[in-house]
This record gives sequence, structure tokens and C-alpha cells, in this order.
Amino acid sequence: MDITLVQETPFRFRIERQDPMRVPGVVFATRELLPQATGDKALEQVANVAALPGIVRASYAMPDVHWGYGFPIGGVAATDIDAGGVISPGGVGFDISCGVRLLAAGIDRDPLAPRMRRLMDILGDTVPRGLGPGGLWKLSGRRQLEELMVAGAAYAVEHGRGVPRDLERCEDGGTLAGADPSQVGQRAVDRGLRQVGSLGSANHFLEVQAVDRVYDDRTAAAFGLHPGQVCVMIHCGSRGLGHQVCSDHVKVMDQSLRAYGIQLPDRQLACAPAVSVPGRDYLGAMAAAANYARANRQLLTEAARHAFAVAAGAELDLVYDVSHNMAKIETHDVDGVPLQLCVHRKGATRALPPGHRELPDDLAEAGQPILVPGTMGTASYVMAGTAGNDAFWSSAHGAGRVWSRHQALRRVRGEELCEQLESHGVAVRPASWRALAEEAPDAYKDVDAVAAATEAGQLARLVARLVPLGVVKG
DNA sequence: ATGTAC
Repeated sequence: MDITLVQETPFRFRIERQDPMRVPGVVFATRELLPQATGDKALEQVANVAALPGIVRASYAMPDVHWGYGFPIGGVAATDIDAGGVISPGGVGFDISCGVRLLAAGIDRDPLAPRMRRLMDILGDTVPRGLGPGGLWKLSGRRQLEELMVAGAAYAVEHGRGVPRDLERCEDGGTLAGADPSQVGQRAVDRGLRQVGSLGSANHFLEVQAVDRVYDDRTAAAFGLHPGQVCVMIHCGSRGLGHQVCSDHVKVMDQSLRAYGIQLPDRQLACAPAVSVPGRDYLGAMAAAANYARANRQLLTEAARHAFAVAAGAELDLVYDVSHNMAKIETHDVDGVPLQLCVHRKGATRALPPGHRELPDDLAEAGQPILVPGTMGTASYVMAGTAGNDAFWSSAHGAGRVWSRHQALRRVRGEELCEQLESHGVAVRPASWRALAEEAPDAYKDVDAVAAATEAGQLARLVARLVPLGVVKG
């Protein structure tokens, strides 16, 4: 499909509807951030998504949009489930409920400085990471894993890994309803049994950061953040279990397309009506994998807490935990009519506005915390949800790639990058030189520009800027 | 994203 891109404002573009698109595309970005500039086909994918059965209003792209499997990463699409609207695993992503959690430390960067090396050494020794098996927990078997997949982060807390307040600061209270472990295949279970409590690889990390700048004192205070404060940011997902769930259900849906009379511009958009048997089966498996990811982040939190207690005598309070690879059934007004929608957010963070009933009381006035990790060596942002959000309460999830992993490997050497980061005062504990090179800051868009465009496009507002002190890399 | 894959 050759797309026609029309600039509506300095921060918003429209992709004109043409067959087989059912709705237009809307891209929140500046001209510099558009993925086309680098030959990336993400905007063609935005147009492809607009052809999904039941899609309403528009196919959206966030400022960090880039190419992905079927859907672009940084894509948002909502389908009307009472009008044949579909669920597409490719609109969630292979890493189901991949997400970010931010912890606020009871210590500032200056007093931590002399203890930083010890802290990083403990984190480096105790945080499982990299490809393959190895996690903080070894589960006894399928039965125990099923309990974890039903209860999510709450399962970890019930077993002494965390405090009840943690769950108040998790999206969905740490437990996504509707999990159906019977739809998680044995192969996914086998992979999941040995990876609970592990970062994984690629762009996953555990980072020690400091608050570099506060844009909104009142909201920062509500989030428990102040200038100079140390934080921990954890980015990880559902590991091999989520990957296997996605693979298994994509295959089923690909084979059921004909039965539901669904025609698609790209087979990677394989989908089924959200209320159909394959649709419900996937949603149940997806929720189970999501709860696995949430338990995973909860366990890694406990590893960080242990390291901070030993090295710095400091505690870590959860600011918020939110996914950026999810589909959720939500009610939204479309042309003045409340509809039950299946909202796909792939590489896009949910961004609830102030006063939303799903927010805990102490965050109601501020709006939902939105966590926007940058890259090793660059800033990360904390933002807040706004009432003006026009993308089904969704926002950017990170910097967004501009180089493929292959390109990054050709241009960057991991050892050199590590030296550069260390010389700039960022301690690095990598899983491998190769993974480090693939995640070089130069392989990503400018996160400062992404955050600025996110605010200018009225997707969210700036609260605080965080800078890295040390990174444990997957 | 991922025991870089059926």
C-alpha cells in the first residue's frame, strides 16, 4: 500500500484512508521522528492495521513508532467487539505484557555514590539475565505455574516477595482478570517453569537512575519523586512463555481466517473476532502470560530491594508498574456512543487521565504514571496521563529503534560501548557484548525528542527526567 | 521479543 501522509499539526500526521483501510491512520510525531526518514516501513504497517475488521476511529502510532511483526511497535488499535471486532496477537507482541516498573529509593545520588560499586556488583551477581533458562524462582511444576498465571504479582506477594502496597501501584492491582492457563500450551509451560524472575535479553534491563529534573513538583511529589533521588527502573516481560503463547495462537488464528471470512493485507496481522473461540482462547492465554510477566517484575523488585538493603541500607517503594504490550477490553466513547472495545497497545503504554476510576486514590488527581525508558547512557522520563489524550488513553513507551539489530552489530562494538559508558559515569553489568552492541544508544531515536513530541501531541505531560547511574543489561 | 526456526 502506498500511503498518503498529511501533516495536521507540527506534532500530528494523518494517513489518508484508502482501500482496504477502514479508518485513517494518525501518527503522533514530528517530521524528524517519522520512521520513513530511515527507510522503516512502520507507517505502511499503521495503514495495514487500519484494515482490521471492527477497527474504530483510527489506527494510531506513537512518537516512538518503528517496524514490528504485523503491527508496528508504538501502534494502538481499538476494535468494536460487538461489531465483529478482532483480537490480533501481533497487536500485542511476542513479549506479552512486557512493561516497566519504577521504584523510588529512600536515598539520594550523592550519599549513594560511595556505595554505588558495591550495589552494582550485588545486582550484577543476583539479577538473572540473558537468553535461556535461569530465574530467581524454580517452580515445582505446571500446577504451581498455573497459580502464578492466575494471580500474577499478587502470587509473588502472597509468597512473601513484596508488600501489599506494591499491588496498589500495579496496573490491574498486579492481577489481570480472565487468565485461562488451560490455553497455555505445554511447550510454553516448559519454557516458563525455569525463567520466573529473570530479565531476559535484548532491550530488557534493570537500571539505577537519579532524578535529574522535575517539571511538575506537585505531580512528582504525588509519585514520590524529588530532584537528586535515586530510582530503579525494571524493564522485562514474559520471557519464553509469552513468546510461545504468541507463536501458538498466531498459528491457530492464521488457520481460522478463512472460516471467519477475514481478509488481511499482511498475514502477520492474523486475528479472530474477540468473541470467537480462538479469540477468547487467545485472550485467556494472553492474560495468563501477562500475569507471568507481572510476577516476574515483582520478583526482580525483591532482588533490587535486597541489593539496596545490603549495599546502601535503603528501601525501594514502588511508584508504578505498567505494561506496554497488551490488549484490553475497555469502554470508550466513539462518536458519543460508549462501546466495548478491544484496545491493542503494542509498544504503547496505557495512559489513564486524572480521575479515572482504575487509579488508586493517591494517584487520582495526578493521573497515571507513564514510564518512558530511554537507552543505556541516555535519559528516561516519567510522564502523567492527561484528559486530552486522543488515542484511547495510550502514550509512547520508549525511545524507539532506528537501526535494526543487524545494523547495530555492524556499527558498534560492545566492549567499546561499555568503556564509553563507564567513562561517562554509568556502571555497566552486561549479559553479553553482543547484546550490549545491539542496544547501543545510537540505535535509537532521541528519547528527549520523543518525550517532547509526546507532550506536544497531548498524549501525556512531563513529570520528571531520570538519568542512568548503572545498568544491569539483559 | 525469543532455547534468533518447522
